[in-house]
Amino acid sequence: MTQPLPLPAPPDGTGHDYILVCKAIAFISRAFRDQPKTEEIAAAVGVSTAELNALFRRWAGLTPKAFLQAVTLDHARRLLDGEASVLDAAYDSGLSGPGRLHDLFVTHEAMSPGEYKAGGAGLTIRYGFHASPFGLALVMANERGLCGLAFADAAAAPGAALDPAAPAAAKSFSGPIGRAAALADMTHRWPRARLIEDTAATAPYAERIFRPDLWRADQPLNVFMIGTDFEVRVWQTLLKIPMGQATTYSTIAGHIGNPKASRAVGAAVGRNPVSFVVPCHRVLGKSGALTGYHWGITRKQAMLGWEAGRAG
DNA sequence: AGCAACAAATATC
DNA sequence: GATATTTGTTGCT
Repeated sequence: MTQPLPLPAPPDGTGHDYILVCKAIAFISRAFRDQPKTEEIAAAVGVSTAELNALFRRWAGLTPKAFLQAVTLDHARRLLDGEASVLDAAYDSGLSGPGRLHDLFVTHEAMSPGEYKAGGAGLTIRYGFHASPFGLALVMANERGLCGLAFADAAAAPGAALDPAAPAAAKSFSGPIGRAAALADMTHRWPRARLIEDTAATAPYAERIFRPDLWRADQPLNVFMIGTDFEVRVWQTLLKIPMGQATTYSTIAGHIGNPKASRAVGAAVGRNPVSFVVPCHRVLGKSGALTGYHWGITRKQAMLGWEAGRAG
């Protein structure tokens, strides 16, 4: 019952491939400074270059080379932003993050259906914009905890720079662009809530969310989830996925008792208001493909790479 | 009516 | 043969 969420590790084919891809992603995230050749990546994983290419293409939708570029690009951008403090802190703090802390770190509290229906009436939400490893983040919180996390820039969806022949990556970014749009995207979920810009109040949240070294089970981050019953159940399941690992939509569907509801799970995952903290980026298609992501497929890749690099 | 899915069938190399 | 593309079905908002 309370088993730690069955991850796609089992039968021969898929599980094996999955591990290989994980290894490759971890290797690239770790060694991107050296700009390893595809050959070297393949050697590190233990397969031929042809296999690696096919595998990667099948699982991640792009070639190992393209993934390497994405990781490198992302790193460069963070340094350029002059917001290197978060990144440096993460790298320099030894990345001690024993990978499993994430799920312990986050506790949650759901809204009652009645409160949900009220559209957030009587709720006071404070919000602020903060730099993060994955672009400008919009952080929202109320007295009971963190209640929203979104991204406000399109910078992490550089489909063009990444792979000119893959307009899919750029097109897939359907999310809002810009602060006002991001704020609107989040607030229309709770139309009656009172909003106050209060960067000072949200800064501590931003600080803790993106620094694994601050994740502690004894000082949990409280998350206030606002959604329908079904959505909340899906999000709770997501919180059980350990950092650096991934699951599938259909696995979650089975886990909450409706094996055939995978499509609905996908929709619910996408509606998750606290992206990254509720690890929606750790959900892949059953074939292992990186499917959609509200804030851009590239950002999803960056998150997975970021985590893979410090989970092992 | 519309989805961040899936499986099976079919077309393509 | 192994991969693209299409088609029917699916559960929840």
